[in-house]
Order: sequence, then C-alpha cells, then structure tokens
Amino acid sequence: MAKAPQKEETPALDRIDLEILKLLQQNARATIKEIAAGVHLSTTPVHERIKRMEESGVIRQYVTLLNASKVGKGLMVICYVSLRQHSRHAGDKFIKSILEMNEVLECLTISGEFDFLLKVVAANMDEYYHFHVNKLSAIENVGNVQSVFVMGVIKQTHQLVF
Amino acid sequence: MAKAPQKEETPALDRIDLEILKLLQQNARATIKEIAAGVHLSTTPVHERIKRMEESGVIRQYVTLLNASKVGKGLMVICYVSLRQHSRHAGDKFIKSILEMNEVLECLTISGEFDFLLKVVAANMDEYYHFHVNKLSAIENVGNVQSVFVMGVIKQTHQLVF
DNA sequence: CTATTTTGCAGGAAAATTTCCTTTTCACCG
DNA sequence: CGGTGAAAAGGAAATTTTCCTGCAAAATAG
Repeated sequence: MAKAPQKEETPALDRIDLEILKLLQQNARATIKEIAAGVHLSTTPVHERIKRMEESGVIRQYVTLLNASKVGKGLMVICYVSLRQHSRHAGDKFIKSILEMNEVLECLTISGEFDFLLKVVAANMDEYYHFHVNKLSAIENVGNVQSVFVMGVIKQTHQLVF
Repeated sequence: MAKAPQKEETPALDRIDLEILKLLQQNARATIKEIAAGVHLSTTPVHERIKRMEESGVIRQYVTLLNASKVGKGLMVICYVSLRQHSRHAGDKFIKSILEMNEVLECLTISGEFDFLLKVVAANMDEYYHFHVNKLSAIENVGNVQSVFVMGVIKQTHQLVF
C-alpha cells in the first residue's frame, strides 16, 4: 500500500531520460534532432520525454548564462546576514525585500552563525557599497551583515551528474 | 586615443541587445520569432544580434536547470576550504581536483579566513560525508574545511538586470 | 501458454522556424 | 541633394518541430 516517498509522483527517470537531461543541461538550445541522435532514438520519443519532464517539473527552466563582466557586472560578493529577531513576520519581510533586489542572485538559509547567505553582483565597489548601505541594511530587522569578496571564479556549473 | 577599458573589445550593447538578453536569460529556448516580436523587429536583425553576442562571448552558454531534488540531489552544502600552503603548485593541484569533482557546482576564491568557497550538492548526508572525507580532504594540501548546510533556497536566479 | 492490451518507437507529413539572400529604408556626410 | 553605409524588412529555401498512423515488444489477463 505504501508508495515511495515522492513529492509529486514523478514517474521515475530511466537511463535514456538521464542521458537527455545531460545533453539539455549542456545546451538548452540543442535541437530535438541532435538530442535524438545523441541517445540513438528518433525525434518522436525524445520530444515526448522532454515534454513529460517539463510537465513533471524535473526540468525547471531553460536559461541563458551571460558573461557578467561583459554586461557590466564585474563584482561578486558573498554576503552573510543575520536578523535581529526571528519572528515569522521579520523573516517574511526580509525574504520579500530580497526577492525584489536584482543585485541578489541567490539567497540561501543556512546553518551556523548567520541566517542567510546572499550571492550579490554589482558593477563595482561603489555600486556594491550603495547596495549594502542603502538597500540591504535598510531592510528592517537586518542585524549583522558581513561581506566576503569573490576574487576569482574557479568553477561555475549547473550540470548535475547522476 | 584611450579606449574604454574592455577585455576583448566588445562592440558595446545597445538597448535592443539588452532587451534580447533579458528575454534569452528568462527562456533560452525562446524562438527567434518570439524574441523578435518582443523587441519589435523582424527575425533577421534579431538573429544577427544573437549570433554576434554569442561570438563576442557576451552570451556564455544556454543551459537547462533541473529540479535538483527530483533527480536525487536534495542536499546542498556550502563548504569552506583553506590550503596548508599557498604555493602555485598547491593551488593548481587543488583546482585541478575540484574541476573533476561532479559534486562541486561552484568554486570561488574569496577574501577572508578561507581560501575557497565551494557549493556542493549530494543525494544525502551519507553521500556528502563520503565526499568530504574521501574526496575533498583527500586532496593534498587541503587544510581546514568547514561545512555550512543549506536549509532552504529562498532565491536562485541567473538573471542579470541592467 | 496464448490472446489481448499497453507502452514505446519509427516513419512520414504538415506546420512552424531558422537562415540566407535580396531589397528597402534611414541617417550621415560629402 | 544625391552618395554611401549600416541596419532592418521581406521573401524563399532548408531545417526542425510536432502530430498522426502503424508496428513491435513487453506486460497482463484469461
């Protein structure tokens, strides 16, 4: 009677599905035909499998990654934030503010001394300082904030390998 | 005589280019036709602009984002690493190892107490422990390692807003 | 063990898209 | 005021997507 503990009853991915995902992760604009050739199938089943995985939520989004410094976002900062009080209201207010800030690419709730880790991008130090003082610290209930500057990107991928 | 300080002499992006990038960032599989409609141009100039931005490196990659927990990668950990010595050789060895490890999605060199910040994904705590002990700590010259566990993802985007 | 249903894939055709070529438009300059 | 060059529009061929039909293998039932 008991089913496997899955959130939305994902139909389980077979080896071919994973192979398709591998190719799509590397190139979201790959044609069905190319993918089909890669997994040794015709276009039809590949198309159906992709559609199924889009609908089941396995595939979240197709995105284009840009060269940040070439579009004027050359500075990356990891930013730690703790709130002064941890009421539901304070947390919701903070989250709402963060979601609206385009400088913040990532916000994680973490274990340890701080409550949140933010990945922030800016054009330069002036812009980051403005963000820090006038936007981030201006959110009510924000307590301690600590910035760690990213000096170099060694690796940056989204490829999940199964 | 002096030029703008650009790495590879990017031809400078106009308002329409940025609008195209905005749409492509949101949906890498958008058709040229859809994008053209979005920027009120015909397909031809849009196609040319995209090709130009691909070649100039402004567009880095088209990728597909997956639902990590639906493909069995439900645990995310931020991992700080410092090396015991900071010779060129030690650093290169570490970097080489990290690039080969599929669990590591991101590796940044940072200011502060630690040398590197790693974003690591794993199926569960067992798998992460195995990574920590047998893979990460096994790299020669790795000194202090500290793990911070991600309890929740508030925001995760790649959309650079200009 | 055979019949039947189901599932997944191949092949083909219509619709849509990409991509290339030619023509047109517009702005700038002589 | 026409010349020149850059960028966009329009059109057409090639490619791709997407849907349909049919077939084969596996699963299920009798």
